[in-house]
Amino acid sequence: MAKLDPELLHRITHRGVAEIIPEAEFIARLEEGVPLKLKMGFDPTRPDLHLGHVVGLRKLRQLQELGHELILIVGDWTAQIGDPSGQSDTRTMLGAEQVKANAESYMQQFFKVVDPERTRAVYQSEWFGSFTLADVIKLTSQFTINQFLHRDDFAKRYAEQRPIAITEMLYPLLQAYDSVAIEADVEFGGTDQKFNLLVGRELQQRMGQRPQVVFLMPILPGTDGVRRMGKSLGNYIALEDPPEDMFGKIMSLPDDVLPLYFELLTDMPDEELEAVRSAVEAGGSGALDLKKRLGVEMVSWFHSPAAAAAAQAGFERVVQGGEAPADVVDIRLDAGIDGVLFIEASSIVIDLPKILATVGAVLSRSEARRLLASGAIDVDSHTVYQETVTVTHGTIIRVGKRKFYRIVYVTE
RNA sequence: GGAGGGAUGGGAGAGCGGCUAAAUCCAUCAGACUGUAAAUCUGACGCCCGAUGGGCUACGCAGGUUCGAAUCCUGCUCCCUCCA
Repeated sequence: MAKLDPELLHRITHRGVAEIIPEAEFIARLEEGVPLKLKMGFDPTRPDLHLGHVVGLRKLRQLQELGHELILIVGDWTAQIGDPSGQSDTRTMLGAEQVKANAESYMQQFFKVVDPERTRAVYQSEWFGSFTLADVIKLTSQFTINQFLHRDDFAKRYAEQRPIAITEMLYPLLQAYDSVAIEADVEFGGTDQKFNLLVGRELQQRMGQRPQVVFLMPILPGTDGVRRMGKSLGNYIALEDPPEDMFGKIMSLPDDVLPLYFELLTDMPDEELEAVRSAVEAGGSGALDLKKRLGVEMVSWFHSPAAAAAAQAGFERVVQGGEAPADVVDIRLDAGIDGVLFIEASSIVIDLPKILATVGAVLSRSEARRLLASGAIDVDSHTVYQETVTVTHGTIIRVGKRKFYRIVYVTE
């Protein structure tokens, strides 16, 4: 039925898209006018959605707005295997309750992007719960080891004589079966998921279903600007990061990754995207402003415009201006505290490393000494190098760039 | 069933009797610079101490040899590869 507006169609199939297999089939299905089942899976391990996930979720949202339905697969079985992404450690089995709690937490985060009205979550255990060995054998017999060894990751490890667990081979199979179970029309994933999604397509065909379209999205690089964003790599910006952190992490992105972030995470028009590219290439302060803009947009989205404004103001004040933030941590001192050497009138003489360590500003006294030696500690805006310093009520102590403390003299 | 390889600091990965708190790389932290918490350069990077020095822990676990072990021996535990 209805032909889609060509401009909209182009945006759906090109903006933030790596590959659609096969694209023509996808377009044809869109134009059938029947709500499609859009499949997206996730493992309910630690619930921490980050901007990398958002890339796919935005695409799903776009399609939901055309009336299609998102089906989230809660991978309570595959989570126990661990996707073979390099050196997957054996995962521990998650309890049913833990899975449920995680899934719900995920869901909450999903709904910051995706439309809850057109979303359904299903658990793998709905079908794998009653799977028998016979079913497993039947499933595994659909494919050969040789086919699976073509998967990049497996091929590489095989060539290097590194281990490949049999359960890892199972992962794509289970994921593929999910598609069969829900009769998925389109499955979404990052480009690294290509193999898995294709197995799903293949399996559906073998089981007499109409094979799903495979929709692949580019991988968003993490804060290091190089490797994919992921929690295990510690280079991620979580949706639940507090506003200042989220803003700060965006400000710390390498410049050259900015255009991609705008492309994948915002609706910025293509022409403007070009402008971003050239601004970044040109150098100068353009990138700084663009990052702030991106930061504001993201924080507004996942928190609130007010939080975004505050985060930006805070950044400008603390990082750019080098001033103390609005709310500094108090260090409460009295004569009885270890590290307070003596008090005379309003002057308090303290052993700085000791105080900083007990307050948790540094991990150890040794660390405090190192910082002292490198000129990283300021007392009331004056860099200090000695361990014994005199402070009074209200003295501001700055450790490194971002940690600020205020002395509070407690009199009894 | 057989043969062999390996377990080192947050990660990767050297060292193979003293010069090793342990090369190098990455990550991290700090300093300088700047347009930012970018980039670049520099430095630090076990803990403790009345400290240009001293002490205590540390190289899978438990013992042993030695003046001295991450390095040698024995026994455990775990991991991996190949052949069958």
